[in-house]
Amino acid sequence: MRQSKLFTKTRKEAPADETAKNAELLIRGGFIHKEMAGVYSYLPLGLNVLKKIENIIRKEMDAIGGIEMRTSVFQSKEVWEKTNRWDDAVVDNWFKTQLKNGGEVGLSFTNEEAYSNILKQYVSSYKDLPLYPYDFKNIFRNETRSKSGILRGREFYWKALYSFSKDEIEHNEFYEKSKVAYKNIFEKVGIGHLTYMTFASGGTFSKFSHEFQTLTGAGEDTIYVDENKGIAVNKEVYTDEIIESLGLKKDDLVEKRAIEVGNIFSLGTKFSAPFDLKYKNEKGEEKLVIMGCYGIGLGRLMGTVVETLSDDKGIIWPESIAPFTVHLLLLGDDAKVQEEANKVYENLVNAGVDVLFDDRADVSAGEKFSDADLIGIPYRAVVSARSLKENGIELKKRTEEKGQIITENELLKLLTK
RNA sequence: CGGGCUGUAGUAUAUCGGUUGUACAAGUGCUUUGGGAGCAUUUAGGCUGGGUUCGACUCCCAGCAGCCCGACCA
Repeated sequence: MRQSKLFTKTRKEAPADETAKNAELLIRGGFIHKEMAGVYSYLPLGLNVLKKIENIIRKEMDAIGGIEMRTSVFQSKEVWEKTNRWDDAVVDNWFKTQLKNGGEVGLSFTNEEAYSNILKQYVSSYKDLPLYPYDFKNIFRNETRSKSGILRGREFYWKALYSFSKDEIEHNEFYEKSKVAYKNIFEKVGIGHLTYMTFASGGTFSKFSHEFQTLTGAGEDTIYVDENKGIAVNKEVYTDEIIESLGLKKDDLVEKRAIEVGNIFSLGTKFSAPFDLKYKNEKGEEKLVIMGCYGIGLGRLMGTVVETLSDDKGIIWPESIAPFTVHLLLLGDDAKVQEEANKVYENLVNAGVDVLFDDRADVSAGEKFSDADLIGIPYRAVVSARSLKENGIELKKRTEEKGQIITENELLKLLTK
């Protein structure tokens, strides 16, 4: 894409009403626009990142048997009354609104009820199970205090998968697979080295749930990390008894701040029971379906990457989720240089490379460099009178101080690998 | 929900109970072009409502909005 056609602009100064690093950098770079507290719109650059994260997650979910669908944002009162979660006294962060005919609807704040209700219609035999439907959607929570930029919003984009299994054994098998898939996801988006599978409170039907916690001072949780084993324990279940039962030693555990970027949870029959979600086994006996849920907040994940992988100049996107793979900079208004830069751009586009071309006229070299650092695309390729004189393109990684001259062919080869 | 702080151009800020100053952005012209250029010129501002006062952007009250701390948070 040509930067001259991109309506977003970078800002030199951080907005006065944001102190969170993720929001400051994402707003300065033109990735997001703040609508109100805890509510952000995703601008073209931000949407690119979100889509790449989405595709990474989609691939992993599909690989373990996930089936993508899309549940409605509107939630019916009758459905939620089955689990006694419609009442504001039980769930106080509902967004609800009135229908013209006097009825009431809620905006989805989680998906267990919706899925259980839908599958009630389709699951009746052991032959129908297991099932792993999931969706990406916007979730609405009327937070009393949204905070930390896109880390805790009133509206957020998430992936939620629900597992519907015949029995505990089948459930546990999938649960273990999901752990691996989650590990892969955080690895792929570039924060694997900072992310720990964390034992957390499990609720009614299981001893633990598993959170995926990424170390950052911007986090809301306190966890105790065993770095050698690569696992952690959330403060909420940090007792001598539990540490021992997990085979951990208190001396090996280090207290850290972290943000929960994902969690997986065994639900047992907590939802299948009230919905009477049953199937008939081979013997004709009726059994309740065993459920689990598996969530990831994509916006939060994006914000966490910014919090953990940026420097004082701007964001440093991992290649896997960067808004573009390469930032091509045209410096100067010499006709020959312009012609060359445009040619390189066309060739990159034709080769299928995701390229942002800074073709803006009347913008100084310094400003283009600063913008490139702020936006944080992994590779920066400069075409200028200087690079032309050396018969090449100057390529520099965002993480490097100095670049080097390479030929156009070498550039194409590198970026289409 | 409890507590604290803050609302001045598109953005970031300054001063002041008596005509709101600057920088960036934006428009125009010329120059400049490897780390957020220069000169000239133009455009643009006191959250809302009430009170005190001769006079309020400034002081007081209320509302609204934003941020932070805490509580809450499958």
